Amino acid sequence: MAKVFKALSNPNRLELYLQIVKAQETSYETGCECLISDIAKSLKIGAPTISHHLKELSNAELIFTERKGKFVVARVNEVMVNEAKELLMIHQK
Amino acid sequence: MAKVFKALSNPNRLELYLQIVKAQETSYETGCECLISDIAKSLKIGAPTISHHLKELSNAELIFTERKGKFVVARVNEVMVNEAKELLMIHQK
DNA sequence: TATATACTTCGATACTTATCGAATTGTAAA
DNA sequence: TTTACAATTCGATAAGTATCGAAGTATATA
Repeated sequence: MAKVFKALSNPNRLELYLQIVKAQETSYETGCECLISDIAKSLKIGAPTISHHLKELSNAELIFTERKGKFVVARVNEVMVNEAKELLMIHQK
Repeated sequence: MAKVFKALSNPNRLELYLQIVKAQETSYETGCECLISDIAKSLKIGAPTISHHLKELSNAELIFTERKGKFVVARVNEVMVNEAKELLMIHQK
């Protein structure tokens, strides 16, 4: 589980993850997909680094990626996110 | 917020954090404090490393530490933990 | 005051990682 | 088939980090 937190521990990678979440949420309404290339434009890092970060998120099983023609689409692995959330639960009293 | 996740991204440090949480929870019942030296015994790393990890957790404001005589006691900063949890919320449809 | 215990600081080392530019691969469209 | 775009791989580099042993500090107690 440390691996999941590590995947979120870099500011740019966290931002990337959050944008994927956001894009996925709006896609529920708009029906369009979460394209990495769109997200990449709003981050101030190069394509190779994006690719590297995607692999890290993927590796931590926080997201799944899939090639759709020329593009790559990502979606969040909600099971894993929930596990991380559970770990942060504090069962006091 | 990436800093918080980074603090939890090392296995030993995550374990340390979880033990602090656990010790704090049981202290609600037993009334005793969360002593670092007790926790340290169950981790397979040296005292200098524990000290380093504590500082990281402290630095990320995930915990507060306080010296009680010869010992150090720690308690969780629930506000920060909740903020991290919030960030992991997925507000789907 | 001397000793023991809990913890921290320091310095070193081995390892990991974020990032880039250049080159490469995959895919669609002209 | 050539071109253009999206993405990945590679190699390099600079920076960060986990860990340790040794030495130092703080505190309680004999």
